[in-house]
Amino acid sequence: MQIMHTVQGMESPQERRERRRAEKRQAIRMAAVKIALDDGLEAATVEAISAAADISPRTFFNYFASKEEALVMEPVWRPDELLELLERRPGDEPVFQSLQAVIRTVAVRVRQAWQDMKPFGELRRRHPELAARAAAVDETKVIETIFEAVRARPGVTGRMHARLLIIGSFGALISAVQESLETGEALEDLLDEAFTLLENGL
Amino acid sequence: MQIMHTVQGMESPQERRERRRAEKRQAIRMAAVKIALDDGLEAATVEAISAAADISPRTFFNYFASKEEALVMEPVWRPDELLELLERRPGDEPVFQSLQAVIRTVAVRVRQAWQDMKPFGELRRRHPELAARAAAVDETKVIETIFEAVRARPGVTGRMHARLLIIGSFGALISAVQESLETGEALEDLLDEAFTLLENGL
DNA sequence: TGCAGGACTTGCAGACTGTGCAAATTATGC
DNA sequence: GCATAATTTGCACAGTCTGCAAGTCCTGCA
Repeated sequence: MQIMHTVQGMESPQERRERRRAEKRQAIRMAAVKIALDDGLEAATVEAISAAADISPRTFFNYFASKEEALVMEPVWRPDELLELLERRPGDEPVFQSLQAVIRTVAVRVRQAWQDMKPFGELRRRHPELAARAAAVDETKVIETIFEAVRARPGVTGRMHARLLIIGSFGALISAVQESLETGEALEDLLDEAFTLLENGL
Repeated sequence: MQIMHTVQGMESPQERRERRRAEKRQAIRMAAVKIALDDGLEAATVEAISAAADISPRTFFNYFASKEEALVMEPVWRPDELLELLERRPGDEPVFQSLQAVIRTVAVRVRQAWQDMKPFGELRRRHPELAARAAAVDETKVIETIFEAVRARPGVTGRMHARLLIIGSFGALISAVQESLETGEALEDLLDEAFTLLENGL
């Protein structure tokens, strides 16, 4: 598997097992994506992936609930994490700033995962249906999760305002990521630019 | 199948067959959703659906590419339709107005399909994973499709501006639909409200 | 060293989705 | 009615995914 781990101090048996599991998961992913990119999505059957990852087909499903899950990147954020990030902001901070701060945190993670994303990005480009199939995070789910927290912040004038703020914030992220991919400009700068546009009106 | 058709004049054999096909498709959908709502998603196998719709399992797949497709509503718009709607607007009209007009057209369709949506909405509520699985329209796909057309319109200051406008417009639609569902207010009024918020800044 | 217990892996059987192909059935135009 | 085209269907088969039970590996501890 060849994974370098920078052990820094103790590690409980529990942590150890979790780390091993995560590593193996990633190794299986890599095998899956490699096959799909080299020989086509058709060739990436569970049987082939398992063989490449040196596990039995049955074991594959101990690591992934579906084949597609192995062919897309691990999401860099989950709805409940966003809620947590948001709640950590000072309570009297205006919504707009809070959201901008939260999204910026996510953006940093995206940037850090940038390199790992490359093969997955290419695969996604060749097979857009994968994205839909394995849609990591449901937009509606996000809104639902952080809606109340957003609504409670200073500066929110109504329920629709809250929803638009959420969608707009993610729109800013998506736009900035896309633009950064195409032009190479710094992600964080583009993100600020996007938020400025949102704040001042489209 | 019991479908009332208001024949108004001639109908080419081609049209006739298409209509029949659409009707049958809808009938199969209804059977599928009824089973899923009555007996649970588990019970809605292709075999059961086919039996209820009085067709063979093989025929089911002549109408739907996947089982999930039968369990979600027919999308009320497609990306290329949006492009068409957009291109039909006067060329010197400011982006914002153009987009607002396009989205309003879509909103009208949504409102018209409102009644049919009810069972599907309930099913989606009970099984959110369906939405992700059968994600009718990929967000990225929409942006990609109408991006250039938006960018070419008067009032667009840059590529990110264009993307934000697109995402924001759909955000307005989503927010308005959601709000209308919850409060019962008129969809079109809410939509205008949302666009005003976008235009003046969040 | 060796063993008891837990965690992980695997094989197997089986339900289900989805597809190609060719035969059977049905509809349509003349 | 009949020739033809469209639709439906059966059949075989590849592939995904699950439950279950047996096998294997690892760990700590006597």
